[in-house]
Amino acid sequence: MRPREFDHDDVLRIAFDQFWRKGFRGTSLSDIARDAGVQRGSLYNAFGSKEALFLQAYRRYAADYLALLQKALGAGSLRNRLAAFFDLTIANFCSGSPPRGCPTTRGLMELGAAEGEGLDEEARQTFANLISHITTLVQDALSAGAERGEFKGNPEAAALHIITVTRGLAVLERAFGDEAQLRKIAAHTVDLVLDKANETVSRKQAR
Amino acid sequence: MRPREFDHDDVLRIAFDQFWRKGFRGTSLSDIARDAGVQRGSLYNAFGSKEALFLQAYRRYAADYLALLQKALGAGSLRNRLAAFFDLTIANFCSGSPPRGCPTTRGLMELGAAEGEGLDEEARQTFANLISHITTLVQDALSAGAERGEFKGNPEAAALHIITVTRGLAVLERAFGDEAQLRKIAAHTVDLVLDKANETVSRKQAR
DNA sequence: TTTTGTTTTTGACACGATGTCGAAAAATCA
DNA sequence: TGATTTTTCGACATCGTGTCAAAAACAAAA
Repeated sequence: MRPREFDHDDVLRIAFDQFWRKGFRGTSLSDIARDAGVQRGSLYNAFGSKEALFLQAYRRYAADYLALLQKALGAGSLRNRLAAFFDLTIANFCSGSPPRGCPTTRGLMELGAAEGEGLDEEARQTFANLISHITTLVQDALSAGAERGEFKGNPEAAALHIITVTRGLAVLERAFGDEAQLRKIAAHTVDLVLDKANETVSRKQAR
Repeated sequence: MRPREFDHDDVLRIAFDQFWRKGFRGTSLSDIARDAGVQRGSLYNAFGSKEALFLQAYRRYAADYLALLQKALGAGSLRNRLAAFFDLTIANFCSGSPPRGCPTTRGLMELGAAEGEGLDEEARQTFANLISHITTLVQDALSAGAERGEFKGNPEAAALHIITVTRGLAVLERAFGDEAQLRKIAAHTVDLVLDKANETVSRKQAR
């Protein structure tokens, strides 16, 4: 057995950084190999394919990100939990310079319609999986809030709505790159879901 | 002057059909050339570059789509207008087999972080432009509805919210491919915005 | 210590895509 | 009919992915 000359986790980190900034198709294995100081062939030997490397790197990210969200959604009033959730989400999209956007959303849009082109069905499930997990976290927070009387709607529908908004924010980030606008939309969403939209609007219209 | 042997508009239609189904990066000029019965070089001669061809084709789509939305948002009660708007949006995302998704959202996610890779700044503005136009249409409908007492919130904030949801629907379509779920989210959004969420929830919980 | 064996590394190859360029072909105008 | 202009065609350079076989490096057995 000849030992590997590079660190598996280092390469995953370096690879995901590139994938995040430039997307799956926009990142070449040559780029990653150069950055990691490894030969291209070694990457194929260690990971099998560009897609397999991406999935390993992405799953790492997904697990870490999910843990952060869980923490944000686990303390304080429901309103504060949702605010923290959106804060983290937007900070994630706008991190880096230039902002890197949302890897999940980008990945979903890079799915290939045909065979061989772009990411495939396994990737789709991996992305969908993270979204489902996040939805569950949000729904749990809403259910807990409902029991404490902080929320009187349908947790399932509201959670889906909130997730949809976060996905929309990921898209608007690419379109306008205006973090302040994203925060406004998020705040408005929290208001809507917690049924305080009207008071908020009145305050805004009063000034 | 020798006249062109192919129809400019035909090629645009054929090209956009491929771009829509397979994305910008997933579509090769060879594909388009084969489908259109034209040589690859002729496409470069007529359009300049793959990106220029995409932009021409996309702008056609955007103009047509915007006209449809305008029509949907221009008749009936505010609730019906918004419902028609979401119907059209979702039908657009789910059209084709397999569903083609949202070309705007996909395009935004295919923007290149670096130079030369993927779509560039001009494309970003083109996408952002369509989104802005649609936002204006929705906002106008909400303002009109507000005057007629069908809506009592802030039209600007509500329009932005609705647009964000449509972008989110485009992403969820890719993740889950469940048109019925998209319709549910859309209906819930209309309820939220028109401030009927609670009654609706009560009805749902009653059954 | 030497040998054997296994895995990694390395470089070359095949293939396909983009984009450019020059030569050939074709159609219109004079 | 002939000249000119534009299109078309095919070849080329470059870059990306993915595969393969040979070389290299280490571990363990003899």
